[in-house]
Amino acid sequence: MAVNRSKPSASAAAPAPPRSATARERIDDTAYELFSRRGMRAVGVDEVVARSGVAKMTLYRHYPSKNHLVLAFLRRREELWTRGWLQAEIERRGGPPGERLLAIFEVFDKWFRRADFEGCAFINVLLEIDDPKHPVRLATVAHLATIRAFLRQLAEEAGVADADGFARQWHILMKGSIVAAGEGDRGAALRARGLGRLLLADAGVAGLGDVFGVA
Amino acid sequence: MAVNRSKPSASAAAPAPPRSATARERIDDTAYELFSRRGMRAVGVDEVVARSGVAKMTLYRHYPSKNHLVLAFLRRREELWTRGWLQAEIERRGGPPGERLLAIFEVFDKWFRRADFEGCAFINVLLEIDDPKHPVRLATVAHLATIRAFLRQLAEEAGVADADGFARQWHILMKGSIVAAGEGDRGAALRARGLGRLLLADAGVAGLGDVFGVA
DNA sequence: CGGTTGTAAGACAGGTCTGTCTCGACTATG
DNA sequence: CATAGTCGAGACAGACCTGTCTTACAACCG
Repeated sequence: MAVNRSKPSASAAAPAPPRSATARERIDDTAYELFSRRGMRAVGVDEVVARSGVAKMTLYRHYPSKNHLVLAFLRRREELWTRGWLQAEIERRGGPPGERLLAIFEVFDKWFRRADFEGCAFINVLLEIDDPKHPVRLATVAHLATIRAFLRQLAEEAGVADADGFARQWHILMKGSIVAAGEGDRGAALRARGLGRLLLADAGVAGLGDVFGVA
Repeated sequence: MAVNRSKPSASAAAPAPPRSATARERIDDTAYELFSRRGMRAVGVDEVVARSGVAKMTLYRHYPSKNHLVLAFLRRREELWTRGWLQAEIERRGGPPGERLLAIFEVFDKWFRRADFEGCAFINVLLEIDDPKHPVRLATVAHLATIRAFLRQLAEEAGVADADGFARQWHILMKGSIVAAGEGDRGAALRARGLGRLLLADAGVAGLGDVFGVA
């Protein structure tokens, strides 16, 4: 019995958020941790309640259903991961748009090599849901489109002719490398960067210091 | 209530396998259909039993647990999808190894445009399981490695220097395009093919008729 | 002081999950 | 015919799921 429960991290997991924060914050923090790592199907409301030290009714007063909680998690993931981490890290490094596009894979490289690499929550949740009209599935598609809009803007700044097609190709590299990293290939980011270099050169984006090597 | 059950295809789903086949065949066929499309968490043993018209005890006599059934499904997926479809389709087309590598994305293109596109079961199941030592997760990683071994062989035939690295990059294109297709981009295969062309050219693989265009 | 609000704790309902067990029917073989 | 093996149907146990409800306690405000 108990086939795949992927055990509620019985032993040493991430610590529960401090009791000092408000109930809402503890719920959100716990949901973020659990859903980021395990997706939505494998995490029950009871586990969120237990780990956050909150009463079940408190959770259900803030979120009328688990789906609402998941939707809020996805919004928070976009805020913290997409904007607060990926985009912030890229903009901080600056440089011409081509360099910033390549910097994505340098940021990914550090991410993939973290011991607690958790993968892309949008992809994880997307693939958990079959029904194409499910609101949570639609939300993951929208959040992935937000990432692609960022790529498209960089492509436009780089003067790429077909910025949308370019962004979709770049996004394929990102998603493919994330799955490869989840599969165990810790060097997937550098492989994707090599492909990105080729795409940039083909699109006529100049100013790429070929110093780094590793095509 | 009933949050994500992604409804047991109440109305018109694929028809159950014919009663004429043996119980074992009906179980395997049904498991293949259901797990391919919905992953393993969303499909219960009861649903496999009901759809295959088999007694529960019959299933549990052939497979001692659901995990064993899933492992058998993954083996079957490799047999039918990887070998019987992808590799067979590529070998049938023949041509030089570079052309055969590109043919993968032409086969994918038809796949992605099917109304009943179901995605890659290995990726779907892989991302459903967090525990890195879970036998089912290990099996998906192994089955993905089988695909990569096929790529590596083609790369070697094409005379690529770093065949393993090349295969890993090609696999990133495949996985990325599959996720993109699942997200809704039906043209993802052609975008990946464009990237593949660049990689082939960079690796010095000759004999690519540039007739097809669409870099 | 009394009343309102927010909350923790936990019981509970109704459903689903995996896995076990029983029973009756059917079939094959001697 | 008789015996053994296989199978469909379904009850069942124990666990987990989402979502509701009750009770008790603590803080704050008039």
